[in-house]
Order: sequence, then C-alpha cells, then structure tokens
Amino acid sequence: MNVVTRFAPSPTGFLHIGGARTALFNWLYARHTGGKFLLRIEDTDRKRSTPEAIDAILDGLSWLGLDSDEPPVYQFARRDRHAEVVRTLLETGHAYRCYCTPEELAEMREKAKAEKRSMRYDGTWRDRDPADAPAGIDPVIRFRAPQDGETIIEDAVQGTVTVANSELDDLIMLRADGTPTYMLSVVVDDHDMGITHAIRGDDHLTNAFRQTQIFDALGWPVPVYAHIPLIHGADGAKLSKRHGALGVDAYRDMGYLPEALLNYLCRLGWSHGDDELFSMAQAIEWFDITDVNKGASRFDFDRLSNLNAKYIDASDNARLIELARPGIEENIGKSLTDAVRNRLETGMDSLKSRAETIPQLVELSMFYCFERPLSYSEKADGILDADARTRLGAVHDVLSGLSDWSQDAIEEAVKEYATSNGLKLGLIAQPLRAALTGTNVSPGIFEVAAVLGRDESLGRIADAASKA
RNA sequence: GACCCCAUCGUCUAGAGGCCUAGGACACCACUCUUUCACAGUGGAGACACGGGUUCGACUCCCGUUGGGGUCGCCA
Repeated sequence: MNVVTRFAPSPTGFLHIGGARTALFNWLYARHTGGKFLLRIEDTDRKRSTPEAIDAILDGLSWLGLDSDEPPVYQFARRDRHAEVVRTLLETGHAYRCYCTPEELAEMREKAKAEKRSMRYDGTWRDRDPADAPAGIDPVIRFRAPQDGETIIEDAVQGTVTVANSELDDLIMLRADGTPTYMLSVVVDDHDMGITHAIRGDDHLTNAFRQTQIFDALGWPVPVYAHIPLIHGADGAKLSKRHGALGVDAYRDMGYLPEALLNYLCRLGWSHGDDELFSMAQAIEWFDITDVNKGASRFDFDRLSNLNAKYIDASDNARLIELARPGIEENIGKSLTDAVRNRLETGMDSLKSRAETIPQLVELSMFYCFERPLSYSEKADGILDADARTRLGAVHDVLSGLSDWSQDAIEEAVKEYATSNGLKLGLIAQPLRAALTGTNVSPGIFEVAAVLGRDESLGRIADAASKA
C-alpha cells in the first residue's frame, strides 16, 4: 500500500507544540514508508479562520522542515464537492433535513445537562414527514446514523476501540447556510486525497466513530486511524500558555533550534530503545506509528533545553553567530564590526558548550562585543578590590612585555608571575577575568585574553587596575 | 454526569510471563576535571497506583477500585 498521510490544522491560531508533533508523526510515517505527506487547511469555519493563522502554521512547518509533498489543500475551496456528497447521502437515505432551530437545540442541551445525560439530538426530524417542515426555516442536513449495533475502529495506536451506536446521534453535515461541517468535510477530503493513514490527536478519537459511519454510508474504505496521545503541561493538566502551548515561533524566539525541538518532540510518546539524541534521518528509519505510546506525556522544558544545548554545541560557529547576532546587536546598539565578529568566530568553540539557548549564548558572548571601558557586574566589582587592582597593575606590566600574544605564552607568563610572587593563581585569574570580561563567568581566561588580542586585553586590564 | 481512553523513578521512557536485584535520559545530590561558570566523567537517591484473580512464576494477561485525560457545538 502506498501510504498517504496528512496534517490538517484549522487556521484559528498559531502552530502549537501539539500540532507540531502531530505533523511530525505524519511526516515521519510518510517518509518512513516512502509515502506522501499532505497538508490540508481546515478553514470551513469562516468566522475563525484567518490568513495570519495560515501563514503562522506554514511558517512553523517550514521552520521545522516538515515539508509537504503537494501544495496545501484548502478545505473551504472544496465546499461544492462536500455539498454534492451530502446530496448523494440525501438521495440514498443516509441523510435528512432537520428544521430544529439553534434555540431548540440549546434547550435540548440544557435539558440533557439537567438530567445528567450527554447531549444527543433526539431525532425529531429523523423520520418526520418533510411536509411538516415549518416555513421560513433553513434546514440543516443531518446524517442518519445507525441506531443499533456498534462501531469499531482498529486504531494503530489505541488498538480496538468500540462504541455502542446508541451513544452516537445524528450529526449535522450541512449547516443551515449550506456550508459543510468538519465531520463531513474530513471524510470527503480524506477520501478524495487518498489518505491511507489519519494520524491525529487523541481528542479526535470519538470523531473517528462518526467518521467511520459516514465512510461506511458512502461505501468508501476507512483510513487507518492512529490517535496519538495529547501533550500535557508540566502539571499534568491540559497544555496552557503558561507551560508550553505556544506557537513554534515562540520556541524559535526563545532560542531553541528546530532540530532540538524535533528531536524532543519525537521522544514524547515514542522511543527507539534508549536512544535519546538522534537525527531526523535516523528517526525516519526507526519510526513506526504502531510504536507510539498510548498515554499522554508532559512537556518538560528541562529536557528540551538539555537537548538544545547539545545541538548548539554541535552547530557550526557561523550559524550560531548569525543566530546570536540580533540579540548582540540589540545589546551594543549597533551592528557587528569585523573585529568583533572575528573574536566571536575564534571564541565560539568554548562559548557554545556553555549555552542552552541562543539568548544564553548571546549573554555569554557579550564581553567579546562591548567596547571599553567595560561596565562590571556586581560580582566582578567585588573581585576588583584594591589588592586585586594592584596585582592587575603588576600583571599588566608583565604582559606588556610579552612578544608572543598566544594563549600558551600568556598562561605561562601569568603563572610564572604568580609563582615568583608566592600568589595563588586564583588571586590573579579571577581579577583578570573580571577585568577582561566584566563578569565572573567566562571561558578559560587565557583563551579570552588571546582572543581579545593584545591591545584590547591590555587596555581592559589597565581600565580595571585604575578603576575607582 | 454519560461514553471512550490511559496508568513503570519528580519528568520522558525501556520492558511483548521467567533475561528485572526493573535499564536509560532529564532534573536533583556528591565527587573528579576545571583555581571561575559550563562541558565531560564517576557515584548516589528515586518507580512497576491499589485490590483481586490466571499461572509453577507476573511490571508484563484478566477483572475491579482509585487516579488522570479526552469527547459530549449549525468549532475543528
């Protein structure tokens, strides 16, 4: 079988993290099987669908590299086809017109709630004579659902799930204004697009029963359903903005790399033995939809950050500088000079192993970018007491005499000075760090001095030595 | 409330009846490395929700309880 999967978001907001994972699993499964991955924008709700949301979703997918094999299908554009299918259903007796008003339905709902039942359309118009139709009311068209027996779905993730048909009511397929509803459109589009596997969130599980019934009424084959568990927040409750239900663009802005997010998302509800860090190429090779877990998992920023740190460390320096540049330039209020860029390029190797996110990388890099005189952090300020400043003055003199400004030469000179004066290296290294970086946290101080260059280093040391 | 689904360390998970003295990763704690901070390395603490079955033997199978989640729109 040629596998065809799809991601079918409704464009009512950004591409959130759960949607991203749904897209990822569909994409992985299609790539794994050599099938196709399609995209369908479910924009039949005209009131809530926006072009901005469509762009946000498309941007999010492309940032993650979840490319679809064909241009997206816009569901609303297919409304005539949907209406046509409803007409067929009407002709074959699988559908009927219902003249209940929204108010009457609301009443029904209220009553059901009061009686602690779930709301089910009572079938008022199911077998009623169309001649009874009240004037002036545009009817909706409902599906004539089977009332006896049960509907079974063989879910690739959830297993066999059965529900009594008496639990399901006659859903609306065509609204009073003639537009199709989701339940009908999905069935028609999945069929017409040749979808073989519908991989989607767990929240659609109950919809699968009704969609199965519609497929059956139409005599169409039902796709393989795979309902993947939802992602919860850190507290186990539904994902809210507070704990991660953000658009993928927010993760980009927070400084996460797409490959880190992808790797993390893969491990939420799916695993390949003990493998934690792997490429999408490996995931494609390993992924199978039947290996997805049934239980919901919680979103954990710590794990994402940990993964992100590894991907940052593995990224090439030019890319990291580009990613950090906007943040750096905002801090220094101007664009990067070549001199600064050079420092970043040589210093990046030891900078990047310290950062979990791009903003952290920016923060760690700033001391290479600021111009003299540096401002000192509270801790750096504390380190630079009178004694330290005196020692710095002496170190300045020693280093001024160096003919070779290499990391090794600087280290050797400083160490020699320390030993000959009976000073612990820390008493010099820490003030040196404060002087050169304005902070108390940085890569190795001799490396920093080497990267900064002779003039800049000496200048910064002199600044600190003479500071008030 | 009704229906459906789920249940291994705090979190993500490995585990397809004996391989389990339940493994790995994140987080946490200690130590090593680094006279900083990280990275890395070593070690530690930490779980099969509960109760019944089935079986010679259950984390693994069945039932129930509890807990969690989803759905119940002329939204998708």
